[in-house]
Amino acid sequence: MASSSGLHAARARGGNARQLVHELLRARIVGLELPPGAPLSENELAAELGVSRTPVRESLILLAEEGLVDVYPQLGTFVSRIRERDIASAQFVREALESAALRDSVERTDERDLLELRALLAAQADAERRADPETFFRLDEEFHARLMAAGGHPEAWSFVQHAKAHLDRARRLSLPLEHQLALLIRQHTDVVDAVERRDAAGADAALRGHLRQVFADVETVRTQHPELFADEDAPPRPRRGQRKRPTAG
Amino acid sequence: MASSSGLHAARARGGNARQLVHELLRARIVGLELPPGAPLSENELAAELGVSRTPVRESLILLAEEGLVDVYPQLGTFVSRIRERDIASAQFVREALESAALRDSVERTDERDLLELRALLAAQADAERRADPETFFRLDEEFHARLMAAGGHPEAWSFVQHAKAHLDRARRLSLPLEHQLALLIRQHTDVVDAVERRDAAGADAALRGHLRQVFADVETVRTQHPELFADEDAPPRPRRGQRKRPTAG
DNA sequence: TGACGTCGGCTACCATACAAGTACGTCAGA
DNA sequence: TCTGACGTACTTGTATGGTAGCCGACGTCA
Repeated sequence: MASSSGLHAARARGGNARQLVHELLRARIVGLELPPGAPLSENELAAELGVSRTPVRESLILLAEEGLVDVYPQLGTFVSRIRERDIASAQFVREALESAALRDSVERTDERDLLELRALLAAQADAERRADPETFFRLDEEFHARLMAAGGHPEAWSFVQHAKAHLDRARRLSLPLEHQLALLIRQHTDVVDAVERRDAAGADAALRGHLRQVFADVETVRTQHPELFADEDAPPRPRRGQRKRPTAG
Repeated sequence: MASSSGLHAARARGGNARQLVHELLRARIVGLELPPGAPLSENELAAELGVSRTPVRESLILLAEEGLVDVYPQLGTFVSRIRERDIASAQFVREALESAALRDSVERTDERDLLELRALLAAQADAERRADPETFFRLDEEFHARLMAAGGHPEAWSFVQHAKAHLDRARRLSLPLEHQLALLIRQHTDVVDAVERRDAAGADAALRGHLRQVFADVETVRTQHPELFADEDAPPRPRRGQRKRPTAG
């Protein structure tokens, strides 16, 4: 009910039901609140969110396009398991785009951009002191987006975001590791420092090192949580998970 | 009726109505059969294609996500005009991804990849001799996709394709220029030659030159067909075009 | 005991009905 | 002639009904 009224309120304020449901489900999936393999029923979601099946269905179609859910007609919709290829592809796309944008950042960045980036770094350090990975996650996203904007390519961020969703799902589990946040902030700082020095090669090296660090974290998570990943290449049968039937009998 | 029964037949063979409508509309938009600014009525399309509003609507949502149509609630859906920013963003994304993939191609490409690429070049030359820009367009797409696959990044092609749609809409008008096809083929050949020589810098330069040539063509089209482009940044009112009312009265 | 056929319940897909809102033609009035 | 209000016809957004198909459990038969 809380979700329902909350959505209703948001709907009165802002956008349409589809966008809200889409953002909500996306956040739940990327935040692993809806883990890979979880079944998503149009009916259940519609009932839970207090809307009809239509906006839910349209949201699921968009999520399917992003690769975050798999739709099996007449069978069900499931949060997609993390696939080796998706991860590799996402990493490639992200590195290519952010690196290319950074090249332009080194030339174009002005004082104002640097101030904003520094402010984000300070906020990240604050989140690290408070041991607040959720806030850090948000600030991390904002940092990378801001960096691309500084290079004059704010629109391209949506492509990175698209790819990043797959990485983030896995990465989120590795973030709480206490040493991680400080390390990532250090790497962020290195990038900004190099940009400020107008050191293109240094900035590129720092960024790629950072992104590959993230990539490595994913591999760590993989060994710790193999159930989130797809074992084989193409599991034709999603092996419908146990529906809600809590050992009743 | 032809469209309707054709879709019905395809539907019996293959995918669902949504995918078919999506692909059809996308092809019409990128091929300028549906020019920028054209109104798209869910009802009209549904009637024409012999399906209900639902799959049409879902297709339009996907096209809106790609930036190919603009949806104004309670007002109408229109083929998006070509925007300066979309073009620039698309060019940036494409260049970054294809260039990064090419870097890997130079290291990974084997004899088989080269043979396929050479075969595509030959087919392109054939299309040029027959003055068949449509076929060339398809082969061009296949060439670039194959090039990325040779670098080990076939999945990333979908990102390029996403961005490319905006460029293609404008570019299509420039292709029939008689000298163009030969020039593009020459540039393609230069890229493959450099890859075969394992000349990373040369390949990168050739590819970027090629992609920027394409970008320049867009500017040429812009001066010749300004009506396809969005004059201002954000036209809040789409100025609904005259509905079908052929001077009747 | 094990294999096979049937049936119930679930799914997504599609079609249709209703609601909310905008643009534009028409018409009354100054 | 010009201006402004109103009604109609259109739009997308949302809700709901109906259909085909798949899964899994149950009952039947060998």
